[in-house]
Amino acid sequence: MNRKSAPTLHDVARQAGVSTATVSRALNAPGLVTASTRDLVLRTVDELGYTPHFGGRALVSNRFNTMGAVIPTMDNAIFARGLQAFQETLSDAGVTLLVASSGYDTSREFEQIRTLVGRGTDGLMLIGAERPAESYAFLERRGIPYVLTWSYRHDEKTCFVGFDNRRAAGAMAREVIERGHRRIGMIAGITTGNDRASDRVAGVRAALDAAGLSGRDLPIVEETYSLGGGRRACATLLERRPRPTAVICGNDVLAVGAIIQAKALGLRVPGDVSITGFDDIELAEVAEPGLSTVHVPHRRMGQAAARTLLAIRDGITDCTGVELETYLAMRESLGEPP
Amino acid sequence: MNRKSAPTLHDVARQAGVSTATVSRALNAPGLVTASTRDLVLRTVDELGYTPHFGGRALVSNRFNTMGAVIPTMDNAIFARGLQAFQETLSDAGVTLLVASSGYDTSREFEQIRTLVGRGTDGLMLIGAERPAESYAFLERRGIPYVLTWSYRHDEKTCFVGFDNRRAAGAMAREVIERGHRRIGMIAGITTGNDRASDRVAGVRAALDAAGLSGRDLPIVEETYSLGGGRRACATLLERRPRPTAVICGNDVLAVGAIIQAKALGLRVPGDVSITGFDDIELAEVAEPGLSTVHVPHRRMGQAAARTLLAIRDGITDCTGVELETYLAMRESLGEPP
DNA sequence: TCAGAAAATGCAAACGTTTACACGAAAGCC
DNA sequence: GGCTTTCGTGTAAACGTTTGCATTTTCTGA
Repeated sequence: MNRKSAPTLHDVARQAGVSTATVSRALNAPGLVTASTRDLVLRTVDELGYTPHFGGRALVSNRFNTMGAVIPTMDNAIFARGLQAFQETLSDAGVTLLVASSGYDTSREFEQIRTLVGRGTDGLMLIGAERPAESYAFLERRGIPYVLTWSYRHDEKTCFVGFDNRRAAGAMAREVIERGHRRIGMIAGITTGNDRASDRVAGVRAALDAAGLSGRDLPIVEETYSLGGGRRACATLLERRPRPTAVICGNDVLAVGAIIQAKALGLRVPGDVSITGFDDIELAEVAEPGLSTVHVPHRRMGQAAARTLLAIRDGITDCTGVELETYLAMRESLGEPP
Repeated sequence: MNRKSAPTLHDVARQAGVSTATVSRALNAPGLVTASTRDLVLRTVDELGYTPHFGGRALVSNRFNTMGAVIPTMDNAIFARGLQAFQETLSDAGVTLLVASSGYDTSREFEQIRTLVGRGTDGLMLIGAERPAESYAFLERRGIPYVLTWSYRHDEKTCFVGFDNRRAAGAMAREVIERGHRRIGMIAGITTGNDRASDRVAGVRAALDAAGLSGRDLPIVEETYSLGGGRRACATLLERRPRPTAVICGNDVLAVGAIIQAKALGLRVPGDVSITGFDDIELAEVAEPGLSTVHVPHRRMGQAAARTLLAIRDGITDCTGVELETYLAMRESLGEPP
């Protein structure tokens, strides 16, 4: 299966009996050539199975038509869904997607950013805002446009396309408190290097403080985003005496794990303990009881990120941050305290 | 945020007072230049913040260090998980990943294949085997190595890294029959252009035939892979009189949708109706009752695909197909007929 | 010290595109 | 029918890199 040498613009031109310029124009600016020539060229292109050589094109136009994304992992419905929307929007604009994953490790993320930039991306989508200054410095020096997603902050310099994790988590916490809960626990994702996770913790703490409960004393267990993590964390929290009547989770997967564990311990949800999530993925709908959670518009976020990046590339805008709305998706897992 | 014009090899050469050839060699083959020149060059490179222009490099060396993947959608835990593993393995080898999605449309897939190839991929991962001859012809003509995943067939010419959908689905059907079910229905994915879906149907039919039941008469409803699709299809099947005692689904999402619908109709699972899935994703574990399903090693498949592609690129092997094992993951949703 | 070999460096030609400019033909104008 | 536009096409020069070959420098050993 040795690589055959691909047909070039020259081959097409020779075969069609025109110049390379005409072929190039027939493909890129069809309006500039007569219909008959264009047809001839396009037919020849098809016949030869010609595809433009990316290197040559990139070399002269200094446009790569490529956007990059570095995400913690695709192995998570949330990012996968956002990435899918990102890719679709890009694809509609004729731009292809380079993907790398960091595994929630910011120094690994830096490495991946360098690789992608070296590979010639016209822009980058990154997750969250927390990363070494080194990463930002590199991007600035190279003048690579980037958008930060899954987070939002008011900031003139940085381009956020996301939502306010703090506020969203706070809204859920307020709802929990309003239902009468006073003994509340939290299961968070690993907050190191993850501002989404820590913002959600901060939001819950602030809501507790505002209600006259002590945010500082909120019992928190951090775990990796997995069903098993949720189960373990939930077991730990439910051992406390007096037992919490509500457990706020930083993520739906953790929350569903928590529900499973609570039921395994013979507790009713929400009868004995209420549990809430964050993200609103399919799992939330399927879980029993249905998970009350914070709905995040993942697909819209991916689309908006792509559009923003394309607009910056085309010089249309400098950096319009986009703040997306979240809302509480109430199902059955949140009730009154026993 | 306008793109700063990046320093070139020329800039470095001029600044360091050497030729471009020397700079290139100092970077790519350090052994060929004296230590002192090398140091000088490297210092200058650092000083100027030079990074090689990918286009120029790709143009002359005709190596892109890039692999592509065209998958139906990332918005599906199955493909996302496999893709993640694929990417990780690639990344360890210093290769980056280009991603495009086809939305289960083979002609759109062809378009994406062309784009990715034009963008310079050294190899391609594709899903399943069913696509227009045109797509294969294009890949052959261009001599691009590719592996087909999520499917397996004995074939000298084509490189499969996957599993036998027919056999796997047949095994589940046999198990269902063995439990005593005689009135069986099936919910399949859309089989058009999707050999995984149609192979699974064929596997179930064959198992029925082998058991002396008529595979031809198996009631089948095709639906898109979604909870809603599963619900709709299940509603249709359960309207039949006499009612099926078991519903075999082509996918876990469909199966969980079916469970939801069955319960909504007031039926017990598996008391009144048994339901089985395919894939073994998180959802299967969380559903209530736990879903009996076919376990597919998605991550191992992604890794194997990457390794195979890298080996072919390096000329180590021509095409070693890899057949992966599936097994039945039995939980509670499959029982005896009422 | 010097010839010859070996090592280091430079020169310049690709690689496949796009695009400014030039050129000729057809079309529009009076 | 001569004039200017307009339109379609071709010519050739970039773009930034690698690399075969030529050239220069350094090293080796008698």
